[in-house]
Amino acid sequence: MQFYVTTPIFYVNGSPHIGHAYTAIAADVIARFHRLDGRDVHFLSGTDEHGQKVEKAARDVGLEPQAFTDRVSAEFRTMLARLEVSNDDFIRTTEPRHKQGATALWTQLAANGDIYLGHYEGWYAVRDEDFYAEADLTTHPDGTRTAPTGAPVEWVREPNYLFRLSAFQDRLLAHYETCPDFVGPAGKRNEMISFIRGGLHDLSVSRSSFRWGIPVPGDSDHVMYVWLDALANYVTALGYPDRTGPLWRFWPADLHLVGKDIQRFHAVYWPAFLMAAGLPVPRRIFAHGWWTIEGAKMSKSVGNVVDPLALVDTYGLDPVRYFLLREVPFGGDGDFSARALVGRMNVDLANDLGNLAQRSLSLIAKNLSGLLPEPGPPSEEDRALLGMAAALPARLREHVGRQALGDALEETWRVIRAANAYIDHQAPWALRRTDPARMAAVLRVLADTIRVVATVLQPFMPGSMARMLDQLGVPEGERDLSALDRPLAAATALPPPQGVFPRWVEEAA
RNA sequence: GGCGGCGUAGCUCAGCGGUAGAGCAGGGGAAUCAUAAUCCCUUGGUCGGGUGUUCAAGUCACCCCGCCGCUACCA
Repeated sequence: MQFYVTTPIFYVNGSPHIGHAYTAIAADVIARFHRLDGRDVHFLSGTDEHGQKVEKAARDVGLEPQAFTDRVSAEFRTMLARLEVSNDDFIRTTEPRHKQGATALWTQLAANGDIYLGHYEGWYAVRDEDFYAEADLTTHPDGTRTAPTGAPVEWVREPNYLFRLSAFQDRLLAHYETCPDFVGPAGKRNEMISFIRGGLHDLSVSRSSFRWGIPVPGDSDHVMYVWLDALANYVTALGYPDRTGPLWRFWPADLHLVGKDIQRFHAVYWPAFLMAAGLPVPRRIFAHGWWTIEGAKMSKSVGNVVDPLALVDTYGLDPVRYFLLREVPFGGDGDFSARALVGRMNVDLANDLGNLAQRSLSLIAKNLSGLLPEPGPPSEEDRALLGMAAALPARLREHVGRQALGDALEETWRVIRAANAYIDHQAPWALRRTDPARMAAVLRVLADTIRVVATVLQPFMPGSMARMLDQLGVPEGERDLSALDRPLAAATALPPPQGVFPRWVEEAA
């Protein structure tokens, strides 16, 4: 069964920051989890490279737009690689395949009568690539006006192609009604519904004031409005308009993961475009929140933008991946602080999980010559712990299915804490003298429990969990969820245990 | 202005009609296999304020206060 998940395509007017990393890592965890669960996954990321802002940004640094976007797009690909994001494809909106697909989409909408020539005028902010109502503007003493975002605006009147968005109001509402899970989290869904109920105006989908975009078919004075261009990536990457290609089976997408700032484009405009084109709409659009940095809003002018690669260099990739998904319920806003990250690293990763594996494995190494013991006759406590572990894959499937990634981790840590309680109560180090057979049985229960935990955590921390599974002697091909039904072979020789998550100790000042 | 959300232990939050919960932080104890990690016990809240419904209200209704989101806009 197939599963198609996307990140937004990243806008190339600036370098990647922690917010981009967050979306990408979350999508990666979801993609990896579904692969682990045996599904046929397609995971798409990419860059959004057209528009006036990019044109300007390129000019500012003395580059042609294409050369400029080549450079910034590469930065994003580097980021994904360094974060071990497992996207299957990376689409750039400047690629021929995308331009052809987007052009075909336009042609289809126009042929259906959903695009018409009109004109648009209003206060336009180049920086935001958006129009604003007079009342939203702030007028300054010198007579200039700025948008609520702070961007300067200018009065623009230009002939424009418009998309007949107003005609889709009822169909959109009906869709929201029929598919309660279309938008998440639930609060965002309500916002979208009330926005649609408030009345939809036809949407300007072309610009003639700049050139850096995909030409409108049949009218090269215009380029496509950046959102029609950008949103199309989700289908052009699957080969649209060719619906017989090998990738088309992935449409409709199962999940578009987006930041809350671009929710509306995905939850209103995009489905309307698709309905107009006669294509099925995505199954779910989920908006995650934003990060503040040490309590402050992240901004270039404040200079507190966090570079994800610098973080990874300092703390290591998996602690960063873990922290971002564990610290805050997915969908809400969160605060990033070095202190909180170190707390998670030391308490959750080093103390709870890392030390559990280390103490269990070194008991096997020292007392059983490093050979994985046979399962013994299970006691009531054995059954309780193994039962918790066995239930984990199904629980995580449920959480990940709702994008509740923090809950998935919390659920897993319940088992880890139970395993730490178990090892203390069983005290295998004492059984070594009094009842070696029972000691072996206890260590086997621990090995099996850690195996489940490490298996289900692979999507979150692929590198660390691979090492943990190596130490448990789990063969490479036996690491997906279905493999958990097959017991590990007894007497497997385990490599000498090595700490997977070192404690972070602050350097003395 | 309209719609919606939130306000529960020092911190982050769960609970959404039936004797106040988790994690972290704090205190005490146990253990010593382990990355001085772990385990057990424990301090701590008049559940923003008020009124009402109910045998019973963080839990429902209404009002107020304070935050936040979406959205609209006036002489």
